[in-house]
Amino acid sequence: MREFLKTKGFKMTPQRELIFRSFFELDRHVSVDELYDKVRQQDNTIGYSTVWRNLKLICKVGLAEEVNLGDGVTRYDRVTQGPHGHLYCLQCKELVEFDVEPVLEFLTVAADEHKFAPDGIKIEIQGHCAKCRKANKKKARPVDQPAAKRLAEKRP
Amino acid sequence: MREFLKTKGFKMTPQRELIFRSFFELDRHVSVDELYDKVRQQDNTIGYSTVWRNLKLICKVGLAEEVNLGDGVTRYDRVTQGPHGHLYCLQCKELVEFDVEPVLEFLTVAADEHKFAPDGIKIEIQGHCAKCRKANKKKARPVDQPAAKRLAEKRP
DNA sequence: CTGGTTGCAAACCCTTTGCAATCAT
DNA sequence: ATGATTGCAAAGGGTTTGCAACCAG
Repeated sequence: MREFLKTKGFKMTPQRELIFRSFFELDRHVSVDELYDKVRQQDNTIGYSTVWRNLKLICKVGLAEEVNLGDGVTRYDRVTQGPHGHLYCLQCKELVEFDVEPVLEFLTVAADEHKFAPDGIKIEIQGHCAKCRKANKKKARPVDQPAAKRLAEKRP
Repeated sequence: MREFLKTKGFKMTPQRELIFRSFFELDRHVSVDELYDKVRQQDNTIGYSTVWRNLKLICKVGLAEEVNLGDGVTRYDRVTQGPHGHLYCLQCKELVEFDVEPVLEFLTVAADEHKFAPDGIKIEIQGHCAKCRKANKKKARPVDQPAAKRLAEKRP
């Protein structure tokens, strides 16, 4: 790792090592805050911006990428073997990956048809995970479905 | 339109009418700022938050939805007939839609396999549109490709 | 040494909200 | 009337940056 960074002109520091280590230990997608909290548990002198900058650095060297779910928080997603989509639970915010290999060609062709040179593809399915749905069933009577209701009504 | 809103308990005002009209005239995806600018040209007394709130309202009644490209700005996308993906040009920020019907079933099955109840699907292809690539070729020598270069180098 | 890195605080910037005045119905 | 809407100004909340002190190479 140290070598890898050196080839790109970056140095290794204790803080950086801790941040990198923490990030790669977690197999979840984390926000700056989350990683900051985790890192703080081991070294409560590290600054927020140090964590932020190192997360950016990890992205810059191609080991992670930003994920934006539209909830106002940027998360950092370790780059794994291949392309993948995200299943995002609107309730517990959990993010799980799934393989999208089978749709890649279709998307590539679609981009091509619009004379678009693709750099990256993002596929997200937002919804509710099994755990949350189970929890909901226990606690409440059948939930009303505002989204579906809205869609059913007529549009101008 | 006035009737449509009335059924939902909302009133029509001159400002609202102008904002709605401007939004639906534009067939692009706009940010609050962009719509604000456009609306201002016709009525320079309208406040920023009025535009913002009405954009939210348009979403609330199901006529548009928020799009988050990760550049820190929320855009508003008119809801059209069916599901569609977005081709997003990283350079000129243009957003064009494309049909994703053919991949819907695959994604539904994928969600199902993870016991996920999908509420919405987002598919984005980021890259460079034909126009920008053309412009780039004229202005510069073959552009270096940091992304490809990065990917080619070894990872730890 | 020398340039990258860190911590802190402050700047940024877009998104939201409180509130009194105003308007639609 | 009466509740929705508007405008302004200010608060929020996450993301970035300036800078002096501090290290790694």
